[in-house]
Amino acid sequence: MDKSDITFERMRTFVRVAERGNLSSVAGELGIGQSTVTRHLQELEEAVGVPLLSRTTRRVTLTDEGSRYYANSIQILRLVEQASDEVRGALGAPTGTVRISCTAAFGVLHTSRLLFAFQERYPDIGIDLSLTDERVDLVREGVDIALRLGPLTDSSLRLRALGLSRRLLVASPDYLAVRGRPVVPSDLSGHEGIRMSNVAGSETLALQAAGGERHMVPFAGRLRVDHGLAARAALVAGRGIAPAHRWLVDDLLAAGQLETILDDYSLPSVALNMLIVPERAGVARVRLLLDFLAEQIAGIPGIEKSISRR
Amino acid sequence: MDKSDITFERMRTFVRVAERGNLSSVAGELGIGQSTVTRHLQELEEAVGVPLLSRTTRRVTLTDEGSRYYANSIQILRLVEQASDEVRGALGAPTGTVRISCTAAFGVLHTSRLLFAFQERYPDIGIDLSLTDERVDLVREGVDIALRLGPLTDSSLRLRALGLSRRLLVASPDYLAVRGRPVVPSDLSGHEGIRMSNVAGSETLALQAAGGERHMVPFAGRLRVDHGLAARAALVAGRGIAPAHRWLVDDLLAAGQLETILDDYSLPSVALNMLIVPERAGVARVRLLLDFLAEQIAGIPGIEKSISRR
DNA sequence: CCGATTTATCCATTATTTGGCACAATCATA
DNA sequence: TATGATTGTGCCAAATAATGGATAAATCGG
Repeated sequence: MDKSDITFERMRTFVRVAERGNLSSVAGELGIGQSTVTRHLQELEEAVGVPLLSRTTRRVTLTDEGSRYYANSIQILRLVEQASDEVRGALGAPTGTVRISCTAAFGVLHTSRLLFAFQERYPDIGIDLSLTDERVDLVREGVDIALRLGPLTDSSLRLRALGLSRRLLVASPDYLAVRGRPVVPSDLSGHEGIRMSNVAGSETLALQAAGGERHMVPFAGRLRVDHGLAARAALVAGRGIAPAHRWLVDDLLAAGQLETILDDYSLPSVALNMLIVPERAGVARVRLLLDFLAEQIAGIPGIEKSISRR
Repeated sequence: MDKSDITFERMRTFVRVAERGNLSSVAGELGIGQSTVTRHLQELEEAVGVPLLSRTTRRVTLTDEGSRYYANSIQILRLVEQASDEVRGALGAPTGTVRISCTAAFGVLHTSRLLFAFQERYPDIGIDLSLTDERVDLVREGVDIALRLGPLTDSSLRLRALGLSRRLLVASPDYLAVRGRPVVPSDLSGHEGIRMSNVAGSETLALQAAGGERHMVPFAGRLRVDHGLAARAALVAGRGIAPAHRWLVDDLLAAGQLETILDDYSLPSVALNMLIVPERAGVARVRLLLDFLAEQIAGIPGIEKSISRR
């Protein structure tokens, strides 16, 4: 291979340097000489034809071109790994890294904890967790598994139903003390609703009585947030009433910081699903985590078995 | 780098071998020894952990895993190239390969010819032409430029309007001799229409009289094809009447093999657009071809300037 | 303005890669 | 069926490239 040619190895060191902003520490990390790191970068830059890093003795930063090249390099290196994964399938030992995307609030409250437990059991499997409520293109982002609440629009992805997430109307005791406790659905109209801006149709609540009658009640309020944990904080702070997933507030209910209201009525549950890129479903470590999560999540309070056709 | 590590070079030789099905010719092509090719393949297979090629002395074929790995390798190598392109921008000399996707019939009749002329002028620029009427994901397929007719659904792509493609009602003289020549739109109802199965709304023709009145006439027939050239062949064979892009039949009209009918009425024109992946628009060779095509296509009979806001 | 820290350069050493050649396997043809 | 041409593989000495420690140069904070 030519002295100035693009190589995975050079690319890899470039990526590490870009991430750490420091050559010598990368040398240590990769177990190579520090002069080698310098040369790798020089050779890569020569091959690309553009300076990628602006280096001073104190700091190494990406140039504009460098940061674009970095983004592409990341993707390329991931693809290289995934290409091997795909043909290796379940043959290989369960090592490597699983990338998982999860809705933010659920991830903070539950998935992260489960992942720690998973790593306890399988220390050799790396985990790369990305918490966001945005719909991501799994393939493009290199994500193996995604946990999503609600209806799914994605096609071409394998799906595993984890169950239905029970929702409850909750508020803090202080709030209820001040504003009164609703006893019939229509009482809600005078109350302060905390709504989610990224959930469609949050202006109306569909309450179902124990008998079966449906009550559609308007749901208004001055606070609207786009993050479940913000809603949680608002609830604790007594800012209003919210329809909350039970997993979001279960600990607060147990601790008495929140109370459920209108217990005789129920809110529609929301499906909790796991999305898997079909090509990645065969990889040993992915399957392992898949099964682990499915099993563990079923045990979270408020997640009910759905009538699923598996 | 470890002896058994995945390398661009090994990957590249693997790809070439997979494509040619032969080690020694690849050795010649890449200017390396045959034994080197053998070793590269062995090392790659060892690194991946799966046999990729089944080799006999007479033939080298991809295993199942190999062909999947091949597809990924192609993509990776393309991304590596594109990563450099992106940061190099227009700085680099116009070399390399441009990938272009084009609707099938237009590609056969016009684009290919234009591309030959382009290569005449820029011999160092390689061209990779893919003819299909399916909508392709430009980014995923690594396509730089796409030529498409009709309305566009794609977002996030830069667009360059090339003009409006004039359409005409045509049929062969024999057909018209046997079945009669329509003189008013309603005459079409008794005729045999050749329709395109991949064009929506091909069951109705919207004819506009010179005066301005619109005539919606049903358009039926026993033959439906999914390829413009098949329609063209059917027209020549006297199988019926079709609304054809002028560029599809211009030569046949000039040669007298087809005739236009209902000349006092016009069919809605269809927009002809060039789609460009924004990240690729800065690359020297892509811009060169972009401008060349835009200029040349404007000269094709039946392509009229649209009222474009550029 | 100095000192500590970090990157670049140089060069002898080490490791790896290379390709020619002989050999083995395969297929076409007589 | 025998034979020859073609093709992939294994082996080895030679060539090539990669490596890292020591040194020099540069930078920034105080």
